Amino acid sequence: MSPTEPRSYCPINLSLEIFGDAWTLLVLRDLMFSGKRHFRELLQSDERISSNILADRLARLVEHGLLTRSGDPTHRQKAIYSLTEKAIQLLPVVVQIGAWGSRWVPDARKLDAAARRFVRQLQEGGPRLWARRMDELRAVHLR
Amino acid sequence: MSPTEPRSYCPINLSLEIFGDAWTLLVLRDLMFSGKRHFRELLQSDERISSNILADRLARLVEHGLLTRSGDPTHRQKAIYSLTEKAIQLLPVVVQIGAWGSRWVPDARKLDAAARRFVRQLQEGGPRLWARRMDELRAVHLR
DNA sequence: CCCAAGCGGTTGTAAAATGCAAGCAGTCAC
DNA sequence: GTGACTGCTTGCATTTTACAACCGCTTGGG
Repeated sequence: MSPTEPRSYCPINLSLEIFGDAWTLLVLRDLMFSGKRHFRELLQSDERISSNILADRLARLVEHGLLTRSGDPTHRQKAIYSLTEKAIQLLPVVVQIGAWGSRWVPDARKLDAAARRFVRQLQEGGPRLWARRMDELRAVHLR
Repeated sequence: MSPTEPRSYCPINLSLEIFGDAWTLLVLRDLMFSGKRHFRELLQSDERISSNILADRLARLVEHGLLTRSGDPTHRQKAIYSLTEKAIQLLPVVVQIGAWGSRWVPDARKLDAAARRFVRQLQEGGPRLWARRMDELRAVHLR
């Protein structure tokens, strides 16, 4: 609610105060790569986030200007969450966190084949592919 | 202690289960950029981490293979923490998290001039400079 | 018009993580 | 031997998380 004093003004710390927790980046991941836009869609992640945490994280992300919340014309009480440019700029970070995990965390080998292909493509594509995806997100989420 | 089942096998999630919290990446930041190697040095961060949390994070990082802990020849009970290759490979992620914060979090303007110069150099240097820093870290921390 | 299904959340409560301050045994230089 | 320094540990209050149930409103189908 009230803007609280940051622990320090180090840019790394300032970033982590926004998304340095277990759930926030997973929510952004789903918005970026799974085309999810609604509360109940986001609730269906593999990691089984609980609804109160999701509600809290969405509110924080809106508060920090990474998401906007708007109404769905087709359903009066349906909310649509949209990424802002500020959030879209985090895509390379999210991708590289995934790349690191895929390379260095042994459990990543247990990922199913389809997901693995997806991850590999995203990395072989490199920054140019990320930029393309960012443009796609802009087209869908901004304006 | 006992390896617990991950919430999912998504590489992003696997990464976040290692460093997806408020403190872990700050500890790595200090090891990577401030030349800190000892417990009490790491305790002196701007963010005022408390000693029990620091002890816990160091233990986890060792457990996950991002750090090794060894004795200091000059002082029998002095511990030296060293980055592993697995951790050094996280440097680009750490740098880019800082770059994002520096660009998108308004409070980053309050950073002092010296630190700001450091941040700007690190970004203008780009991947080549990061690679150089990674090599320096390898020289100091490995073998 | 009614009702089941879908919508974005809230609420209550227990368990876990965090933050804070103090303390502790071993080591070292003098 | 003593005073400063080492890497932690302990106890306790506060905060955050996790889990499950529930809620009022909206919508489409019959």
